[in-house]
Amino acid sequence: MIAPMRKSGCVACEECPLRPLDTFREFNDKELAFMREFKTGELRVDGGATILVEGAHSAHLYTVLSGWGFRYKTLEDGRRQILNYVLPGDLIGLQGPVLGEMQHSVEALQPVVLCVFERERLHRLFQNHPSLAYDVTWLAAREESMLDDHLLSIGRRTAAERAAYLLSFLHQRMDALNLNGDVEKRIPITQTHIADTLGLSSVHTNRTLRKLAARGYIRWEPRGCSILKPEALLVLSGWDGIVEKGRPLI
Amino acid sequence: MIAPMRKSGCVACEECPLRPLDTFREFNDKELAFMREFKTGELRVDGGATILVEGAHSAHLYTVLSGWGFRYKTLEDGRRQILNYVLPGDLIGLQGPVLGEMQHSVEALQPVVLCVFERERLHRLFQNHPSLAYDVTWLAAREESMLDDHLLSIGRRTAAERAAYLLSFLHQRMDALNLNGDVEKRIPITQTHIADTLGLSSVHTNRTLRKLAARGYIRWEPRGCSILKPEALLVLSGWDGIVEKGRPLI
DNA sequence: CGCTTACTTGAGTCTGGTCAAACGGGGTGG
DNA sequence: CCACCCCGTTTGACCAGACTCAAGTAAGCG
Repeated sequence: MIAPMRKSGCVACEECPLRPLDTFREFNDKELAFMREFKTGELRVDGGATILVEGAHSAHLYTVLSGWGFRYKTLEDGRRQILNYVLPGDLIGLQGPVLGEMQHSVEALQPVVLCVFERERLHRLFQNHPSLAYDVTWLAAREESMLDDHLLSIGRRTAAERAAYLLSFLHQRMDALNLNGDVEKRIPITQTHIADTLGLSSVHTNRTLRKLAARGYIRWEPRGCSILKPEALLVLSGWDGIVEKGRPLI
Repeated sequence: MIAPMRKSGCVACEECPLRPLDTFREFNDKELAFMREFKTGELRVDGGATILVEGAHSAHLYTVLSGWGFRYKTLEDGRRQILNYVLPGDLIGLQGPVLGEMQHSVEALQPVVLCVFERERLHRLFQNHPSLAYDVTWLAAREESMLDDHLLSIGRRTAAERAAYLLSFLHQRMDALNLNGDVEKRIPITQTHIADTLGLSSVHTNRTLRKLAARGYIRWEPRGCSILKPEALLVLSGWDGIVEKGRPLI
C-alpha cells in the first residue's frame, strides 16, 4: 500500500506544478521557503488504497499533488457515506493534529501522490507564519462550506437534482485545476461511489444517471463520467456553483 | 431585531461565565488580555431573529454567549436545510472574513447574546497570537467533524436512527455546557426544525418522534424536547458520541 | 477460461411524502 | 371577556420515490 518516501527526488514547492494555476494565490519567497522546509517528502499510493483511517492518531498530514480520493465514514453494519472528494491541492488529515484523531477515512480512487508534512511542525507554522496559519483556516472554512452544500443537497434535493449537483460540483473542481484541459476529462468514480455520496442505493443511482445520459447531459463510461452539458446540470441542480478565488496551496 | 452594542456594561472575557466550564481549555493571561481587547461589544437578538444572512459580506464575527440558534441554507423554492445548531461557546460568521461572504444564514431560536468581534482584527489575532490562531482552526475542524457526522446521518440512517442521533447530539452538546444542570433541560426547537435538519417532512418527523416518545426515550413538550433515556437513543442511533476535550473559547 | 467487478433492468415492497383536516394553546383586538 | 387567529402538533388516507431482491450482461484480468 505504501511506498517509502524520499525528500530528494521529489518536487520542490517552488516548482510545484499546481502553484502556477489561476485558482491558487501566489506565495512570496518566505512562504515558499517555509513550505519547502515543511514538506518532508512524498508518498505514492495505489488506487483503492487507504490513505488515512478513522480513529487513527496520524503523525502526518498531506496535500494531494495528483490523483483523486474521497473522505468517508461508515456505520457498524457497513453502510458507507462519502463525505467529500479530495483533488490535487487539497489538504487532508488536519483532524489528526488538531482534534487528536481522525474522525473519517480517506481512500484513493486512483494512484495518488501526496506531499507529506509532520504534525509536529504544524505548530511551527502557526508560530512563525501567520499568513500560512490563516491559509490553513481558509482551507478548513472552505471544506466546511462544501459540506454545507452537500448537506443541503442530500437533505433537500431529489435524486436527479442531487446527481446533477454532485456532477456539477466535481466538474467545477476539475475545471479549476485544468484537469479537463488535457487528457483526463472523466470524473474517475463508479456509480457505487455516487450512490454512497448521494445517500441513494446503487440501483436507483443507476436509473437516475441513465436519465441524465438519455437527456444528453452526461455520458457514462467504465469507471467514470463525462460531463457533456455542465450548464444544463447546473440549472437542474439549482446550485450556484463554487465561489472561490485566491485559494491557498499548503 | 438588533439592539445597540456597548463595550461597557458587557461581560469582560476574564469573567466570562462559560470559561470556567470543564469543556473549555484554560487561557493564560496574555490570551485573556487579547480577548478582552478583541471583543468589541455584545449584541442581543430576539428569538426568531436572523443573525447572519447568506451572501452577506459581514463586518463581524460572533461567539455565542447564551441562547440557541441554527445555521441553514435554502433552495430557490423555499426548501430549507438546517446545517447545524449553534450553542454558547460557538464561533459563528468566520466564513465572512475568511472566504469573503457568508454561504449560509444563522437564526436565533431564543433570545441570544453574542460577543462581537471585528473582522479587521482577525488578522491581528493571526499575526500576534499563534495559539489563538490555532484555536480558530481547531474550531473550524470541529465544525467540520460535526458536519461529517450529520452527513453520515442524513445519507445513511433511517428516520428513527436520524432522530435518535440528532437528539443524542444536541443532548450531549447541552450536557457539555451544563445547560441541563439547572433550569433548562429542554432542547428548544420545534418539530419543523428537526424535520429540516434530518431531511424529512414534518409529518413523518412527528410520527417518528411519537414512536420515540411511546418507547419512553423522550418527552415532547411545546416547542421543545426532553431527553429521558439518552443511552437508549445513543444505542438506537449507532453513534459514538462526541469526542472532545480542551475546546477553545474564542 | 473462469472469476470478479461494474453496470443494467425488472418486479414487488416499503419508507417516507403529500394532501387534508382537526386540535389546542397563546396572543390579540374588539 | 370573548372571539378569532396563528402556529405547532397530531392523525388519517393515499401516493410515489426509492429500496430490495434477483438475474443478467459486459468488460477486465490472472
